[in-house]
Amino acid sequence: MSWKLATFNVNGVRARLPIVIDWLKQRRPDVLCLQEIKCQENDFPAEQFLEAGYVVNVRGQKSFNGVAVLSGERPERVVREFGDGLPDEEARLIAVLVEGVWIVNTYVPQGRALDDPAFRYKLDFFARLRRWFESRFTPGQPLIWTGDMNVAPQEIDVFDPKRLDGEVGFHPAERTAFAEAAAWGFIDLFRVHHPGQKQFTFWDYRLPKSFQRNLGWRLDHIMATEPLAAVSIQCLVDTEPRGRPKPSDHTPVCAEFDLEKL
DNA sequence: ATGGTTGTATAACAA
Repeated sequence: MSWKLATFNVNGVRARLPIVIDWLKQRRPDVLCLQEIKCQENDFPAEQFLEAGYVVNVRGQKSFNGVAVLSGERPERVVREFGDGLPDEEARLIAVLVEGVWIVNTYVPQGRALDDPAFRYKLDFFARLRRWFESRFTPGQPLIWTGDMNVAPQEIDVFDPKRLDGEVGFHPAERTAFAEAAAWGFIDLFRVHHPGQKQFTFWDYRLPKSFQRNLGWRLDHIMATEPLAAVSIQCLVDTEPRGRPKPSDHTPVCAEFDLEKL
């Protein structure tokens, strides 16, 4: 029996509730990581997910950001803060231990613009994450780092690498920052299973017909340590929800594992 | 050209 994990930036969980619930019931992942829920914990529509058979853990804030993990099994542990002594005001991190696997779900800052303090905050967020991994985990344990990383790692991961070179989301500094965090011990599961495939997870609302024209970016990632990558069966992007009415600007990424071989 | 749309809010801000 395979074990399935998915990540989905929903861009407002209340606005996206019909799509997310419908998708969950069809795909039945064991774990679904959400980003940009855009609500406080008390406003999270937990009941519908409970009815669908999922346990809900949320780190929310008013209006912006916010992450959640839905899981078929109740997590043995839940972590909602870095706990590194630095300010942790934005709801961008939640981690759970489920069925022996640590799952770290992040909504990495978008960065806004190169000359905006948010861009430096984004770079620092990756460095902080790397230190956090170093202090709490080892690359030899089964660990997943997933979510909206807001970085397209390679040229193949954006629709026009020449035009977008240096833009936020594809700037060399943030590609390096992401790569250095991942170099702690993570493998990009989609790229392992689909080398050379141009496949996006985000299509900007502001570009006319961006999804239909496939003018997208691969910003959402499932990163796994070596033991988990070794038992991964598949990793794919499900573009179906992006084509629905009133979609998120992102679409889910899914991975499948044979945990019995761990 | 520095545009465009969407969600949370209920005027702007963030993405």
